[in-house]
Amino acid sequence: MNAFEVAHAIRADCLCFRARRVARVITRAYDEALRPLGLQATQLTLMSGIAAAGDGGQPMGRLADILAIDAATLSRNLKLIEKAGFAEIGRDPRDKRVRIVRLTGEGELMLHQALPRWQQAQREVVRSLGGDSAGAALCGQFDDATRAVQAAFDF
Amino acid sequence: MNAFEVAHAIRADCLCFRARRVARVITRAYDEALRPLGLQATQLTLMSGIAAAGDGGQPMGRLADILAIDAATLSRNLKLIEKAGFAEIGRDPRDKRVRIVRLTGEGELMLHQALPRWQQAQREVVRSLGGDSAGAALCGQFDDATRAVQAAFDF
DNA sequence: CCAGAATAGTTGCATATACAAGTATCCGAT
DNA sequence: ATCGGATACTTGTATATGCAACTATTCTGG
Repeated sequence: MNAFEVAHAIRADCLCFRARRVARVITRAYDEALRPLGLQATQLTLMSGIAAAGDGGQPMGRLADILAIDAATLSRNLKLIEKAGFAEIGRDPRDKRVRIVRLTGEGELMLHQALPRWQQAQREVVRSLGGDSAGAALCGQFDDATRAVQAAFDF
Repeated sequence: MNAFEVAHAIRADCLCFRARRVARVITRAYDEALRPLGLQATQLTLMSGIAAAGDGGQPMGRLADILAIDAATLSRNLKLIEKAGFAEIGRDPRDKRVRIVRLTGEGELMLHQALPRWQQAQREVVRSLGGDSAGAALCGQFDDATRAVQAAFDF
């Protein structure tokens, strides 16, 4: 088996390559829609994750679990959101190790402003996939794959 | 609609969030298997893309198209592979703008050494997804989605 | 032929990502 | 009560990613 054949064996089936590639392409679509706001798709995801916790605020660890993201990465990404004025990072008085993240008023405003842009990107991507049912199906497949791989690898 | 509701509206359906998350999780599985070689999954993807061109070498632009990756990103990622001694970046004598990338002997050796590690990760991921047919299906869905979004957004 | 447009890469800058190692805090067994 | 391990996050370091602006080269219309 020469290098050419090895390369084709890998490229033909590699899920990692494809998962990353589709993430790049999809991300570009959302980033483009959000660009006028100076917000990246990743940051909107992060802010949604924070706001989804409601008034109690979101503990960092829980956010890391939901996003399946490394705590170190999250720590840094959060700092950017904080520096932009969209979130504040406090402490849990019950457990001083835990950081509780909340959106600021400015952050909530930005979230509202981002909604129609996000909807636009989402709509266009879903349409390109063939419509709502195809979009929902892909959504579910992403979720299923995430869960399956997480379970198998103890992530 | 308050921030909490906006956040849930976005999180409930966002394909960008899910595409990135599944890419993170899957990438970890492959990175872990490749770690003993000091190679990352992204780098193996890159090297496979180079070797897949055969003896003629791969023009950078074509590699960027295949990987759906920004030319600037590719330029830098390639330099790391080159610095590691796994590839050389030459010029196309027919068009001096074009860079032609080839694996070195060392690069081909590394590709061979990586194959069983990649197979192991691929096998475990596919198994976690429910077997070969589920793996192939997900592969196809990643490809279809990549093509669809690329076509819709002129990437 | 030649000037301007198009193409291929590179560089500057910024964010996203992760592992390893470090710090602070908490919890549990003795 | 305390000491040792577990937990939650941060910091150091390195790669991955992309946009904007730049350089070098090629192509194209006149």
